[in-house]
Amino acid sequence: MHISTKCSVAIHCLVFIYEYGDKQKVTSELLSLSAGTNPVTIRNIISSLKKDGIISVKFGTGGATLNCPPNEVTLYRICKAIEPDFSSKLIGIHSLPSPLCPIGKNIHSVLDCSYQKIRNNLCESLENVTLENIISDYHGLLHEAD
Amino acid sequence: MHISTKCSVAIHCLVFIYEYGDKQKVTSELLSLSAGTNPVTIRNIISSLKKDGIISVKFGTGGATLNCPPNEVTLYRICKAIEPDFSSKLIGIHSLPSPLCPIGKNIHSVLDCSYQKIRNNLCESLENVTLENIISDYHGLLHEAD
DNA sequence: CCTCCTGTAATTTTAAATTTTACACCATTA
DNA sequence: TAATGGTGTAAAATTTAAAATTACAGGAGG
Repeated sequence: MHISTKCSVAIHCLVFIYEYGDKQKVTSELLSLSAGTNPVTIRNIISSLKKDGIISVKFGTGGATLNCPPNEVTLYRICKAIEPDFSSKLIGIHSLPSPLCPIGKNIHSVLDCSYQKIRNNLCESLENVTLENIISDYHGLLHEAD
Repeated sequence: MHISTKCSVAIHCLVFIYEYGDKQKVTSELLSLSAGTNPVTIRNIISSLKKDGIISVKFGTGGATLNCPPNEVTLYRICKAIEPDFSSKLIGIHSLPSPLCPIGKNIHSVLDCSYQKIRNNLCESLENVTLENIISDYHGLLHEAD
């Protein structure tokens, strides 16, 4: 899919690490079982999150832990870490308009005018949701199930 | 891609129809040449726009024309016409989390809490851009090129 | 009635995303 | 110090989704 899969898997992993990271060794194998994807995909995602400093991974022995408080981890930060130009990919433009047509020649610039605003608004929305919010929603759901 | 291709092609077509619809017969062949895609794709897009009432197509003889003023055609309306549940597809969730894991079992609901806000904001952004805005950007660019 | 165009369906092709496989490298520990 | 269990990547294979092609029935107008 798009940003979707990878980003939602990343969030899945982060919630998992937050909940269990200090109780047990959270490996890519374990995360892959929970998220229903394969270990290599998880390792790639984990690797991106690590580069951004959101988590740490113990080398050799394995196991991931959160590296900063959940209220500092916004969805924007996660998306950006996973896919640096996610916003362009999310709302893209057809690639081969005819340069011989006045409209074809300009459609790219024209759309960029409007799309840029939409992308910015999207990024703002993503800035306004933190991992803390998501974890709190998760806890809410757990209690509701009682 | 995602919303991208089809939606930007649809906008391309609408601008084209607005500019040339009353001067010449705008066929799917012509639009496909301008947009750099193939006529059947265009016909499918045109068909969706027609169902929504944005344009009319003369049956038999061919040729598309705008059916309502450009300021009534928002990007939201276009996206919705082309792909009714575009916003869910745009920001989706991994499909197979493990139901045996507390997090896997709940991640879908948890993400929906936050994602719904983001989707709503996106739709609002799309509501705020009209075909009129885009056409006016286009005319701006044309004059700039002088 | 011939030509040009639309509307759709079905098939094929192409491209992108995921998974699988593979392996070097690192800590711990037995 | 060698075995175990984990990470980090790359490359190849598979799967899936998107787009193009092909095909054809049907309308309007010359």
